[in-house]
Amino acid sequence: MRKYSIDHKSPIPLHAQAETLLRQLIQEEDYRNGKVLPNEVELAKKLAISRTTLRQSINKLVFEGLLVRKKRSGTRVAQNVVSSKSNNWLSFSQEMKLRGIPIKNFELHVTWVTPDEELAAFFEIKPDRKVLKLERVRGRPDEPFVYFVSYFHPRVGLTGEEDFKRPLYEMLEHEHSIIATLSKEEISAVAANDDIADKLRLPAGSPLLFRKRYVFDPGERAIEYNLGYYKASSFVYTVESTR
Amino acid sequence: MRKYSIDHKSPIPLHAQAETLLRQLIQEEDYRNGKVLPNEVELAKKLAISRTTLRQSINKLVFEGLLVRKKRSGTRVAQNVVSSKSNNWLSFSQEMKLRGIPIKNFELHVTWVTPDEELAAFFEIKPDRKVLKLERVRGRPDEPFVYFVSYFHPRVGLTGEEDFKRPLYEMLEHEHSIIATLSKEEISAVAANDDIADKLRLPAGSPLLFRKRYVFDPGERAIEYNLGYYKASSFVYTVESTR
DNA sequence: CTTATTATTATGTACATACATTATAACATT
DNA sequence: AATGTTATAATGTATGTACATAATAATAAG
Repeated sequence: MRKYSIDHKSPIPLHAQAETLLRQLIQEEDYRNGKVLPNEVELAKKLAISRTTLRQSINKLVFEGLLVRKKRSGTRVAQNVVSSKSNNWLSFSQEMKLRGIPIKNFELHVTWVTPDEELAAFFEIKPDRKVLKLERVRGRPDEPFVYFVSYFHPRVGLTGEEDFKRPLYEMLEHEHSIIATLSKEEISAVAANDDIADKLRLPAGSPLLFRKRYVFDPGERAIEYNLGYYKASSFVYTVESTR
Repeated sequence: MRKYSIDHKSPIPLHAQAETLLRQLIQEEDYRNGKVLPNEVELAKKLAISRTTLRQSINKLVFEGLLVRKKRSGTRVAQNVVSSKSNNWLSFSQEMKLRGIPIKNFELHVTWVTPDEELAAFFEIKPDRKVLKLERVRGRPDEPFVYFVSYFHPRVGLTGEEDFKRPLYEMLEHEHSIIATLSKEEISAVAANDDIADKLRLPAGSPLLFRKRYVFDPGERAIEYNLGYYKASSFVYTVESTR
């Protein structure tokens, strides 16, 4: 039985099926390490679709920078780790999906806490007003690679009973009509303390990329304050700027 | 006489010609204001290329977000052309000045080196062509906090005799007519190795913010490849992004 | 006059096919 | 052992064709 296959009866276009299939395929250890993909003619035959259709899907991934083609030698996975582009505002879930990496939630805690001074000031609320705190350890199925702590403004209207396994911004948009459009971020490096090292399964003292995000709605009103600790080896933040 | 046309004898692929042609076409007032482009079948006929080939070019522009397709109504220029690029284009010197912190150069080495494969590829030069390497350890008067390694494209025309204590981009602009306008950056965290730890007066293994910059001129030609290792405690990278 | 129905017209999907180009490997030559 | 030549195996380019789908326009029905 073949691992990946395409359903010719499905209403989903073949090239779209091939696309998601490729996204999964390139998660495999071998390909990730530079093994060339099956050549187009062969692969098309195996999937029982035409080469043109297959190329349509490959092209898309090439455009996205996930695959690199080379004449004669073949097509392989581009050699870069998960990155975040500041231009196209993607959430963690979206980004992982784009790369065909399944997300695993290793930990998820929801609590109501009293904000510290800084947070109360950012949210412009009284210090005794409780806010929702969401802690998550997420990553690919085999390893956690980020520890998030989020605080939400009471205005958002979260109860704490929501399903936080779903994409967060999707939920905010649909169920709470909250649209996040502006984010101010600060990025620095820190050493993992015992607690975080444990969560991310790292030796204490390992370097982490630390990202603080202040998220706003279109009226520049504060929505979320987010702290992210990324395992350095599997995360790169990319920025493109012009002047 | 037709305004735009395609040369079937040119060595440039038809779809590439069609692409540049489209890019010109959509500069026209009418299209920019929302007029639909000629439909694919017609346009293909006019340009004397197949619809498939034409679609190849259109697809590229659609992917770049320049064109928007709509069934039945046709294809037109996307209306949201305002790009939301981050504006943090500041050089180290400018940034320090802005904060009123005097700069001290702790180390400064200039050498000519043979580029490694990656660098030669980025600069698009032969691997035996030597490039100028500039290493600097800089910081505030009392403590170093960044270790830079820069490589410059030979095209820039640096001799190695210049005064590298001056603001670099100012010098490039005035003395070499090189204007850096685009920079692509990758930010991650690493642990300090012995060498760098020593330069920055830190214990080995301390977390550092590691910033790779690819700097380009207005023609998107590579100018500089820069590696920066920042002492985590004294450097934060900020980004603002909208969607 | 409003609401279905149908036709039209654009893009969307998919295939089979042919030949060009180019990086590499295999081989032959000096 | 270095250099030149040829084969080959992958992607790259390009065409022609067919039918599907969806939004709109035109028309018919109530």
